[in-house]
Amino acid sequence: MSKSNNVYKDAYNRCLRLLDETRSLPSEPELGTLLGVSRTTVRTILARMEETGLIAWNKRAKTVLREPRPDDFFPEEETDTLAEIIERSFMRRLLAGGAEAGMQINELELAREIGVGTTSVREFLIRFSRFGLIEKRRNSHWVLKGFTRAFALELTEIREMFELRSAAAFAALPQDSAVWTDLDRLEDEHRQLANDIAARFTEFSELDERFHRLIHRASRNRFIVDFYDVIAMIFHYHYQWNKAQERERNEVAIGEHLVYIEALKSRDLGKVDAACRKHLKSARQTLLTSIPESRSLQKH
Amino acid sequence: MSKSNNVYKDAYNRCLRLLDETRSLPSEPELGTLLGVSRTTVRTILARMEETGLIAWNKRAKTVLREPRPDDFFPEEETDTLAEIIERSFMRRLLAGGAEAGMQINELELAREIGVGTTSVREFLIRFSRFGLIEKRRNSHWVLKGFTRAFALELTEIREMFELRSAAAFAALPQDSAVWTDLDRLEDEHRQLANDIAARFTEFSELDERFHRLIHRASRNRFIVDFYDVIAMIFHYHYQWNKAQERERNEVAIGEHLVYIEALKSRDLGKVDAACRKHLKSARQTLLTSIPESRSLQKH
DNA sequence: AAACTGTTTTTTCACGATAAAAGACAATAT
DNA sequence: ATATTGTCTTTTATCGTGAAAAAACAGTTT
Repeated sequence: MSKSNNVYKDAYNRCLRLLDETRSLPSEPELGTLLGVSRTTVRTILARMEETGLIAWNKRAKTVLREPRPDDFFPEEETDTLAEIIERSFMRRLLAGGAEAGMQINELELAREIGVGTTSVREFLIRFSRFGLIEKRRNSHWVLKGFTRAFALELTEIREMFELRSAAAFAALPQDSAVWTDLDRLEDEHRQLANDIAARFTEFSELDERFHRLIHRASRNRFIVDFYDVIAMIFHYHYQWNKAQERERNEVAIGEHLVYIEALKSRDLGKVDAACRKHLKSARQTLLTSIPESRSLQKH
Repeated sequence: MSKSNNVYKDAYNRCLRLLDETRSLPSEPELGTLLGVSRTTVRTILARMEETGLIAWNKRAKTVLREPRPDDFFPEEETDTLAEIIERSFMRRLLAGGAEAGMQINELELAREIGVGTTSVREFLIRFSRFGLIEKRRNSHWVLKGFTRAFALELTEIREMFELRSAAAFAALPQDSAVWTDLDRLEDEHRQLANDIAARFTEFSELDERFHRLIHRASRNRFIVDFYDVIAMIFHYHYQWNKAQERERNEVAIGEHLVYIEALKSRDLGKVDAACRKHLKSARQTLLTSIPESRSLQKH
């Protein structure tokens, strides 16, 4: 089967949404940068759009003929990367229970179960290993270390170390730095979300990530910035499996963020430190309570 | 060509060294654990040893017939892992100069140049990416970030954060912990090396790694422990390309280590902090001076 | 019965091959 | 002259395949 054309399909779908807004599409290179794909893919998209009567395409002229219908779109599941598919399957297994620490991970079995080649699974596991949840035995299988209480504590220990430092660096940034307007915009988004929390509380997770990434970036240290990938991954799945009191938790977190933002804007290092500590402490608490006791009793 | 049998060859060579010591070899499973390979590989080794007249093998009886000769050994270069081969080639290119930051890395070209398949190169690059020296463009090439001054500073910033914390944790370990005897042994090795520094100064690098890993392990945090892989990798190659004043540098470092060890043994947190800071500062200095100016001027 | 050896099955590792996607080059239009 | 399109080449992503190595199973020996 070789390689799926999900890049094309995803870009096609995104390009369809562009059709609503304009009467004609820009040049091929421009579309390429807009969609984040190569011109080769752009041309494949245009070819299909012409075929399905969405546009008339003649060299530079790309006139929109009609609005896209729902059935013009490729199904969502066909736009996913193989890596995403594997990650989802893997995490489902991991969190579905029955994934005890010390358990072996079998590449071949995983590959068969997901219906992909072993190479992709291997590459996924190598990439995934930096999250500290699995470990490779030389010339042999992978071992699951388990999503234990110990893991959560080790993760949050580093997170707190890194974020305190980043927050201090953030507060020390010159007034004309672009981050301050980014921060203002984020503050706005927080307030809007807070005002409509009942309906939109599920949107917090995404905002949370953007906020913390902005702060971490102030460290200007690639290891700190990259480490946020680990946190983001864990919290991403955490949000999926722990829905208890989600609304309340997010409401509290938004409040803490707003205090944190005020502290940053005050540039008072003492205040920043306190606000950061307080928020991270409750974030850690949320994560810890979501780990089932059975998991936390396993050896590590 | 499929898969090379370097595991067998390496284990065979190590098994040859065992022959010097005994009149007969232990059971197959025992040999397996001793050499760190499966029984399948052990049997392949035994079969060959019988063939070349090194041993007489009949079921449980594995009698040594003669001492191994130099030509019984497989050549060193045939015992390397593919991953090691690729890493060496890659690092040679990286450090040979002409490896400017921003440069593209071509999987196919690398694979052809080294004479291996693309899969192995891809997997190597994925594993290597956690060192922060390269970055992947989605659906496209890898980009070299360059061994710049910025890299060294970011690396040492984290190292110092982690090691200070680990050292404090180390000093707080109970008296009956096994680490104290490990530390005593390391102290001994340091003193012996110091006494014969003129002849053995090149052995410091390996001792250095063992010492720092012992300390980092006291953090009981997998992210801290794993991060030492990054440091070890950088220092490993650093020692290879920067031979200037190697003896003097190592002599100084041994002295600093001994002070550091004394501080740990005193369990005085103030002393530990000071000794750790001092040593890390000079380690950073050594690393920084080894980075050519041209490299440090590149954008990051 | 416990540990060992002999044999068979399964898994990992690495390759070449192929479609998707990116990128380069040449021709053309503004 | 510069940006855009048309065409061709190269690289990346993924699979199936086969040998090396591990692991499981079944007899043997002490």
